[in-house]
Amino acid sequence: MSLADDIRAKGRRMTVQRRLVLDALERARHHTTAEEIARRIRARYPQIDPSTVYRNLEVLEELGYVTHTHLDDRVTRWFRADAERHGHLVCRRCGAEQEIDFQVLAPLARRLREEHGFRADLAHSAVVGICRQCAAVSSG
Amino acid sequence: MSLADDIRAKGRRMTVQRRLVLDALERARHHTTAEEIARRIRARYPQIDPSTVYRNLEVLEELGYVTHTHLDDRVTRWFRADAERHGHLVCRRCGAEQEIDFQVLAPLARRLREEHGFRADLAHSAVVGICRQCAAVSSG
DNA sequence: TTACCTGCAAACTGTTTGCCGCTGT
DNA sequence: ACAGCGGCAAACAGTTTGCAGGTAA
Repeated sequence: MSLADDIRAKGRRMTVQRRLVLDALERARHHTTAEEIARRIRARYPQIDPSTVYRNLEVLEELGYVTHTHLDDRVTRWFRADAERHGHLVCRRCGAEQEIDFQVLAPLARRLREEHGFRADLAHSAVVGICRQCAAVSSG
Repeated sequence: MSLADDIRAKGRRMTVQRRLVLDALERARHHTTAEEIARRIRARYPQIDPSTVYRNLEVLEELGYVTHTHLDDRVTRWFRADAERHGHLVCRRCGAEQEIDFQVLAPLARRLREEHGFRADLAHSAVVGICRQCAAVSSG
């Protein structure tokens, strides 16, 4: 069963716009913003409205294909739900993003679950801090 | 040396508005938003403009008295820099916020520092997931 | 045929900025 | 006296919504 069939089975349609949004998420290596997706799509297909991108991200999330999170700014970041789970380190100084193996986060997830009954989704939120380079600069 | 003196020593002034913002942060138990602070101040002193609150939060952060973070939405959260360090669990389903002891997060912070040279600020970002209650509901 | 979906324009929220007169030091 | 500061109004970025016509199934 293709993704398109899957979408149809859920009472939705596979439109050109929806496909383009999915493809854009596919191509984006890391978390992207709706505006970035819209920008890339519109570079080639300028007829497509940004609001369509927002609406598609919303239904794709509802259907379980994508999810979103917030890094250290006010912008919503989107990515495929089936992406390999990994954590994010974001430097609050230089803004650099770095991926880390999910295994590093697993012990915390386990503890939160055992001690607080909380199903943490550590792959979704970024860990904010100061990266090695910036730390080196500020400490001399 | 009082906080006012400290501020003056840094070439800034202690104005009524600045004091009100500091007091509002003092009274707020948890992280608050600039709008919430403005709302509370304006309930009693309606002359004070929201933009003044934003500007004050900015300089107070620059001076090191307050910091901000982002939970699971697009809104900036502010709190006193000297507040006791603690983590936040935010439920993406019901929105409930829960504080956790910083000790729970410490091992991860240590590992990120040792393995990635990254100075994580785990007290700043919230951990997103599903809380015990919501998990109970969805699993039957 | 009929929901679902789209483009367009306009609204909306949280935040920032320019201007200019005021005020703490 | 003179930088820092505040109030006001307007701009701004990111996002959402209402509408009316278009399109997948």
